[in-house]
Amino acid sequence: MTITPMQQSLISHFGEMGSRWGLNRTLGQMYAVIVLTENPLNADQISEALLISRSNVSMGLKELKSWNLIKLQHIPGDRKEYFSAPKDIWEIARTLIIERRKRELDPTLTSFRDALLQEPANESDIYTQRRVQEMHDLMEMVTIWSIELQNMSSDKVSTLLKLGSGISKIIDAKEKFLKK
Amino acid sequence: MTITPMQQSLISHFGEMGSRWGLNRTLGQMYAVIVLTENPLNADQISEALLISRSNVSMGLKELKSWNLIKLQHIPGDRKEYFSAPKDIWEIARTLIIERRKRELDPTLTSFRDALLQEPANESDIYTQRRVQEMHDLMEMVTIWSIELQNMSSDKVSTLLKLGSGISKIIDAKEKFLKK
DNA sequence: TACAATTTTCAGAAATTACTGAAAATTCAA
DNA sequence: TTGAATTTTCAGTAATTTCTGAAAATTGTA
Repeated sequence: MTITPMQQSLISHFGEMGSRWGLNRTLGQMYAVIVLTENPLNADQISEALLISRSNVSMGLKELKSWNLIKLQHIPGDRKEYFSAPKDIWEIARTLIIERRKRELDPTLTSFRDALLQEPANESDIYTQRRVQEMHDLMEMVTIWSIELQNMSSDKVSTLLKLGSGISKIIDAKEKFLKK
Repeated sequence: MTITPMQQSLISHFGEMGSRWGLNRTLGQMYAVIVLTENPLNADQISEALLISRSNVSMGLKELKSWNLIKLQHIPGDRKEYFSAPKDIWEIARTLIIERRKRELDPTLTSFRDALLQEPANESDIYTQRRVQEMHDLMEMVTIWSIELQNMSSDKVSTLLKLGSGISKIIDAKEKFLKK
């Protein structure tokens, strides 16, 4: 388990970004090393590669499991547990979207719905509810999209993304179509 | 500057979510109070509403400014600075997307490009570069999308979002069209 | 220009989060 | 079933982040 300079710099970057992606530094680094290495790794190898304690790796793996970002596998003749990331990068992206939706959007939607069900106490609450309603509607649409994405094949997501700026034209076309 | 129970619970929720959205607890709370209140607020009012120090508010406002999430305005006859959030919720969402792209995607793309320009040191680096290339391509597409979004009117974004599950059908149509 | 009002900065304190080593729990081969 | 290998847990510690009060800087009015 040797880490090349190229890998090291990518791992560091994932570490720095980790906290921005809802994980944390170590989790980011751990995932980097797993994603960038071809063969599955065991906890000791990760611990050694990142110079962090075995127990920290254990906690990190637990977290990565809860995100569905890693796959557990066994190597014949070895009692250790080995972990790897999906080989399909789209699958990883999809998982990230799903998990982030669960953690960030879903609870917020619930909180918005709660607020909308309450009786406004004064003028100020009425304004607040108006704002909440708008945010709610937007987030609900994003949620629907994300569920849509969740059920799309990698191919389809890829096609969609490749549309790029083409999407504008499609919307224009759709708008025209609707107005007819 | 009184906070109703409804507002209080929304502020708390924004606080908890704040750290997940790349801000932090206080920043989330501050933005909640600004977004949910109709009239612009000054730093003292925010400090009082959230029971945090004046200096903390000053730091928070600085951060929110750097995110382009708030607008500064002056009230005639008052020397204090007043802040408000855009009234158009889509504008807020768009700003968030732009800023997060700048902070999360752009540096990562740079780091990926760096890695791809390097000479692989061994077999392992070759695999790493293959993975990096895939992640790079995906992220680049997401970036293009996000720039696209950035230049779309609120109306258009709204239409796009409302497409919801309709998007699948459009892709199918496009696929068929391309295969002819 | 002087000065009061207001905002910003920043060093240290407080709070939170992450990490470790040791011990407990689990797993699995014999 | 036993016990060695492995993984997990967790209390205490370390590191990081956030927050505060006091002081400095800035702003705008007279």
